[in-house]
Amino acid sequence: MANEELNQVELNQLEEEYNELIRQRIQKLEELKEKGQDPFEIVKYDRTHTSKQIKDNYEELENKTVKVAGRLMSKRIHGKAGFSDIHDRYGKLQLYVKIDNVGEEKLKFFKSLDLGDIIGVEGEVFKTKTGEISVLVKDFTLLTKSLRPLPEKWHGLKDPDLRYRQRYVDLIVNENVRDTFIKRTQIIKAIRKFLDDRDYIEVETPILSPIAGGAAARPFITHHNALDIDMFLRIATELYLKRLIVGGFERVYEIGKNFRNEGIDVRHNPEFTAIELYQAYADYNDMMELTEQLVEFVCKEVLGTTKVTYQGTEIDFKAPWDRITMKEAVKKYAGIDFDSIQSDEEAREIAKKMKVEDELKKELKDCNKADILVALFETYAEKHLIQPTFVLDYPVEVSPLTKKKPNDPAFTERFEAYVFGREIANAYSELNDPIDQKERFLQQLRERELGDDEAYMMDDDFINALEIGMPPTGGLGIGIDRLIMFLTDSYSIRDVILFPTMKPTK
RNA sequence: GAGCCACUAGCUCAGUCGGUAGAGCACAAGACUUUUAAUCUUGGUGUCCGGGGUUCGAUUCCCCGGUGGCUCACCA
Repeated sequence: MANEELNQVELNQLEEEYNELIRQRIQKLEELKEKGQDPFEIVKYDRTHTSKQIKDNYEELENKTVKVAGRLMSKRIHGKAGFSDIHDRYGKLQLYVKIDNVGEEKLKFFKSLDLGDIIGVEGEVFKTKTGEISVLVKDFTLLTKSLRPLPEKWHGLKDPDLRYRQRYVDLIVNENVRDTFIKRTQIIKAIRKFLDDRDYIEVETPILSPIAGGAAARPFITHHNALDIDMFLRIATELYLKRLIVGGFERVYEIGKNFRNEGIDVRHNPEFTAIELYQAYADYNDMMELTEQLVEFVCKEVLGTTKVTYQGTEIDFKAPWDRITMKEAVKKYAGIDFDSIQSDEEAREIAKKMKVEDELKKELKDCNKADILVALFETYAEKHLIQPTFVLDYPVEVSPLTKKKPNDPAFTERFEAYVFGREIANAYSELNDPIDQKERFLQQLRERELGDDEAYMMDDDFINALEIGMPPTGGLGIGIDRLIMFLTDSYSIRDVILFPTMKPTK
């Protein structure tokens, strides 16, 4: 086949695969290659300053020559001159190109650049007559040819599907998205600082594990070929971290992903980031203080204030937070006093009267006082807990890793922290009695046999660790994504996860 | 997993009571040496999400499917 015919075939393929805008850009790239100016052959560019450095040090840099680099985001061409904006990681920087400085050929090249191209620029720092700090271009280099057009400059990229699937585009054109993810990094950094300053050590425990323990959730199952065993992605870090308390580390934490094979919505992503920490010789009261101080510190460090507005509601994270027991909350918001309820039968009558049957996970007849207390709490109380509030003392049945209250063994030393009606933290005085723990696991196994596929799995080695001996210990878990949602006023968890889980497109 | 809604140019969106479609931005050509959503003139954007049905004719109506959003369920 002749070359001309080959080229025609290639052109036809381009026609099919790409629209006109992309073909034009590919054409421009081809012309550059023919002239020996293939931008993709360039391996580096030594810039001297970022946009921020130039703006922060204008007095010093005025009329000095600098080299900057970034993505071309707008062009305003006026014949023999033109203005243009490039963006680097710190923001926008205006360029001024004049034929007097670059010559006719280079000006023509500049005009042919497309929005989205990445360029390196050498020029002098100056202020325009409107006062904008800019760079007067003396020379520039095309470092990367962008082959696809960017979204519209005024409205940005709005389509949620595209924003999540092509986060790189979202980040280029939506400044608030960049800000959110920079804050995310700062929040996690502040958490580490707070804990490191208090002598906690950060550790890494297995994500891939033969037992998915430490929480009630459906796990992802995978397979290890060489060992020929099924393995689970972790649903929590709890049981490994407590082993390290047994090992004598005394204060440990881990920030990492957990994986739960459950639904996706504005508050749930199958993989999400949590922190868990454990402190020997402490109880859940210590964990409460630690939680409110940690969050207060993070707010001040990242936002400079403890007050945030979330979806139009002001929330103040300043410590101390409100404390209320689950029973008190149900009494306050549902009007039911559980201290006066003697039997499961009586509780079931209440459940019917209060219309919480649909909230129950089992048939009403199989429910006990604890199940109904929790259902009433979730139905009537949760939504009122707008300002940060610790809900204390959960029933033992729903807390299989928690110490019972010494004076009230039907309840446990456990709290969850609520903000805006949502749980953001969960903490216990950790159960360290190996015999009790084994019984609780066995109870969970019975629940599993009754069809609860979220019941806890038996972990014999964890029992072994407790038999070696774990000191009295306080433990705390915080949903990092949710905390970030509050501190960045994000409605959906997908807005604080760079690449949220999406169904693949065919 | 269920219900409701959306899907039209690269992007943001109009529109067609059923007769194959428009605007702005972006793009192309021209004018313009301090603009900043630059401006002015001119021009072309397209599997109207996919498949089937009804119809002389479907982007539009109906059914099935895809992806997403919201609400609910599960859950943190």
